[in-house]
Amino acid sequence: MSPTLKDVSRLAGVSTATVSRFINGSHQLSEGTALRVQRAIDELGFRPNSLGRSLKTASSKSIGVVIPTLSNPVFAEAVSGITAVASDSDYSIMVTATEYSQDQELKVVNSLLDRQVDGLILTVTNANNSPALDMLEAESVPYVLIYNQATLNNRPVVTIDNVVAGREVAFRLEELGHQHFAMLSGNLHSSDRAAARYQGFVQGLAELGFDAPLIQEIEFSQPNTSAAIRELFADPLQRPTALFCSNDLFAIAAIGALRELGLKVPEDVSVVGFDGITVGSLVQPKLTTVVQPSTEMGAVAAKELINTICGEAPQSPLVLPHKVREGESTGPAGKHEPVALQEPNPTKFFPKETL
Amino acid sequence: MSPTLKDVSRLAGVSTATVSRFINGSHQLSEGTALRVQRAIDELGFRPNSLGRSLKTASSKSIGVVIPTLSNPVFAEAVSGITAVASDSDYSIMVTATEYSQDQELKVVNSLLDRQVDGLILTVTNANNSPALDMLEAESVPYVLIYNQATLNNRPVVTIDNVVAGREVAFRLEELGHQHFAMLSGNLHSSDRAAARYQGFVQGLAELGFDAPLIQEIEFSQPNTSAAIRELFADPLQRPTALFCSNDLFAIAAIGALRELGLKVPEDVSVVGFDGITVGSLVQPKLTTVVQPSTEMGAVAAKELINTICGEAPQSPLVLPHKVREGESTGPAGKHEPVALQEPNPTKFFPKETL
DNA sequence: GTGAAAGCGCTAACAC
DNA sequence: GTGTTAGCGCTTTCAC
Repeated sequence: MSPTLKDVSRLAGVSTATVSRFINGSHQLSEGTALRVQRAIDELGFRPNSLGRSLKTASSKSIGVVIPTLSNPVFAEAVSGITAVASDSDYSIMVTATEYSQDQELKVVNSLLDRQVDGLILTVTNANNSPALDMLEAESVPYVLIYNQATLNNRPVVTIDNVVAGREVAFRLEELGHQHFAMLSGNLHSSDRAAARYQGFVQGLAELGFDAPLIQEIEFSQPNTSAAIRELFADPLQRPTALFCSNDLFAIAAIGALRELGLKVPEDVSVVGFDGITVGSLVQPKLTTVVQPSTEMGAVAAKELINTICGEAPQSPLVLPHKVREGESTGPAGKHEPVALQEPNPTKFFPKETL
Repeated sequence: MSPTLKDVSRLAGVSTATVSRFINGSHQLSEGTALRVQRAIDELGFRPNSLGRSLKTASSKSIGVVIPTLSNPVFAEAVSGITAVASDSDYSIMVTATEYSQDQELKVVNSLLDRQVDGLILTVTNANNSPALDMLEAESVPYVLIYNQATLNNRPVVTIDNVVAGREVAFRLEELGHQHFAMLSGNLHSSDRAAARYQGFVQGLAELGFDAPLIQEIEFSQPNTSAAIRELFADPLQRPTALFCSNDLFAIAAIGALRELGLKVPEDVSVVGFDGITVGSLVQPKLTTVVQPSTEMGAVAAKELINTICGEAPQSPLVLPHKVREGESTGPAGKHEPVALQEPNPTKFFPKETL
């Protein structure tokens, strides 16, 4: 077995307390003692076992991270931000993905709690109605939400204002000359963010005198973007010229699906995404999108959480600023008329195998 | 404080040993006892503290994951695969990113070891020359590499054959009619995978009777893709028609950079990526790429590692099959002549601020 | 089938 | 400045 603190103390000819003090730098040691301890540590290749320490101090110096998925870079980015801050303060991170399942949320939070994490950073399905969060409150475990649109319960959260952002998208699209709007969104029940973005979009359009947009919801876990796009653009009499997608991944997929339908972006349809993931500015056409400060969000949340763990009062809720990044997926301003599809036969868009 | 096993035992009127047995299902308990224990647990809302258990059993049931970055979806995918398998076996995951720095590797491995992970899954800069891996060997900590091209030392690894894949790319491009090749790669010293892909590419081209391709290396941490592309396509007399990129992210960025130069993909230049990340098939043009089975790689590595932890002999090295996915970034076969740039004045491509 | 007791590796009073 | 000691929450012999 690997050497223990006791082994070191024996070799150095001091007590275990002294070795512990040396490791933690908690007390001043005489020069000679320090030297002998250091030598013993080096000789044995001693590595303090943090389990013992954690058991004693009742602090694992680790934080749990719960996100919907690692497959969406937006969450990976936040994790990067968390990691950066956490490791500066000597915290480790345990990451788990729920794949947008609420059952999973409860399960992984339980597992994390069993492992004695000192706190949690999470994005849940719905911050206003979450058994997992209720449990955390009940056990008074410190936590901070990110991305979530937490309107009730005064939950600690670091996020942007999704409603305002959605509204801005509406205004921007109208400004560009659009009059026919649609939304492609992840399942509204699976994401309070998506729901808030939709709400803001509807609200903005209403303020501008427009009806609620067409909307198609797709499953986060296995999104059938093509089918949803075909639905949205099926009716030749009510064909949108502006499409707002609830995240960038959907937007990128949507652009591809539109092209398959013979619709050009941005000439025939303007597409706006949400999140501001890096690839969005790499693809052609460059995606117009609402940029969330994901890394910062993660970093701020981590700071908040660590402060809370250390007994300081949390500052949340914290609303960070978002930005609209203009890409090429929304063209220049101008009059936008619904265009005819190249192949006007609707059956074309509903091949048998997808009906 | 949260209730302990002792609290439960007191309330149930049994010994701590009995409660422990109940929790672990290690012994048969009389029906009455079991019931009383269960009731006590429920009443107190008892949650076993895994720290105590780990200390006693010398097994933390957690595994450390070390990857270059979470910003490249290819690694995020592998983590998903790891997570899936690990959580099935009740293991937790501690993820850390090194951002392609070897110093970081040693640091995070140390930190993970302090935290008593039972084993590690990692992608290191260079599997053949890695202080971090040497340390793991020295302390006989179980580990499995993923993605790495481990040729020496018989390291346990689950990966694909990057050399063969690179060679295949050469053959495929030649088949499509290309005669002028270039490679855009992450720093070869920062990635044994990239180095192996380049090696295979060179080898394949050699077999076909071609010289080694032009190559530009870019930094993983802050890649200046545009500058690299400008370099590669600067010489009008030796302009490549086929570009192999060491990963998909670079390939996607390269396509954008080429377009900025006035070069069309695939009409003027065929681009091949590597990794098979999901967005690659979403972007326009669809990326032709070498698909790695990332999720599977992670899953297999996790299985391997857990087996090793449990004392079984590891099966590695394991070479998984890769696939070439044909996209639109390589056009149809045909004769490919180096094309003139739309703006033939070379100074155009070297604006002052980047010189 | 159940209990008593030792101890995993560490820290933190408390003594001196 | 250093040692002694109790104990964090759990598992596991060894008894009975």
